[in-house]
Amino acid sequence: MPELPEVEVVRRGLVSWVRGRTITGVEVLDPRSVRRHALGPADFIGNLQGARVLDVVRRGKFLWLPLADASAEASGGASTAGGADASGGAANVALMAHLGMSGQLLMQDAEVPDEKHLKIRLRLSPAAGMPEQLRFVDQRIFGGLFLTSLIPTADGGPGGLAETPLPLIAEEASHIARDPLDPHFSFDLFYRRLRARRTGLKRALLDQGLVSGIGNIYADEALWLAKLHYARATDRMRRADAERVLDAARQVMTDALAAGGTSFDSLYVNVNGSSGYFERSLNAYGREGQECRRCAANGIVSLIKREQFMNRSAHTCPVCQPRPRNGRW
DNA sequence: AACGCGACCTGCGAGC
DNA sequence: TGCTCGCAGGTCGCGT
Repeated sequence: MPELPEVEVVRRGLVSWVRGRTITGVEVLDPRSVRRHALGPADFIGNLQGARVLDVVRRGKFLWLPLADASAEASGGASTAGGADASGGAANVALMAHLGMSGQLLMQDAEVPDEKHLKIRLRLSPAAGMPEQLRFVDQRIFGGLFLTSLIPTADGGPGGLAETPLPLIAEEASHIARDPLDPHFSFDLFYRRLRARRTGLKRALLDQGLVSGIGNIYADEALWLAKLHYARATDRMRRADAERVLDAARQVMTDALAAGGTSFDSLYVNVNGSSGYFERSLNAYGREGQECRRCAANGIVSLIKREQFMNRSAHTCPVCQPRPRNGRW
């Protein structure tokens, strides 16, 4: 399932294929994949036709393509609904993508048969040696595409990771905090806001408004690496502990990114949910009943425990991530 | 206001 | 064999 590293792999792959190209055709094969576009599939299609892709930007697990209205540029800046502004092609609208649980963005040649779960097809202006189509494939339909405005960021910094960062952010991603791999991520701000919460540490890590990009897998992995229990009280967290778990999150995501980045040269924008990283490097997630590797290295036998948590699961080592007593440490 | 849970989805594996 | 059920999880919206 795509978390931050997988989405970043997609961003890097996608940018070389789509930047500067114009969207010449749009097919919505399943309207549920554009349900977050409030004005419906017809509006989605109409506003995307003729738009030129300026960049591919990511914050947390949100990915968006700032667009210029190619027809407006050609006709000297005439604005159309939802299109470019009067300055002629400057981006104020973006195509937003969220991969949800199972979404994929694939570059495909026209003759490649439709994928079983193909939901949306974008045709792009011809470019030498590049596939014609950008396809959104999604089995479980938690993800989707929609159009959103670009607005100024709250802190004046760039909206997200991009080739040419803009001080604008997709409106639908503006409630999302910066992610730990963002050069403008502020630990001080994170720590202050963490302490202001009265909740458990894992809940906080999964809250995209506090820090983005961390999902259930990386939360468990980061907590294991930092030797912290998921129920640790956030309002009493010591700075050093908060730093340790943030560093751990950065570490596991950087490792996963390195592992997932090996297939950039593939025609596909790789969003294979289980990048090789998962099979090899997980220490907690999905390892219920197996030995904690860190404890084993110290000659201690301790089995990873899985508990119900937030309608999902939390994996911990009962020895090196002991549960706090009364939330106090 | 902040927190927390259910709904949204489909495929798969376990159990009967 | 074929059915049902539970589980997986990111995000939004609503109830508390």
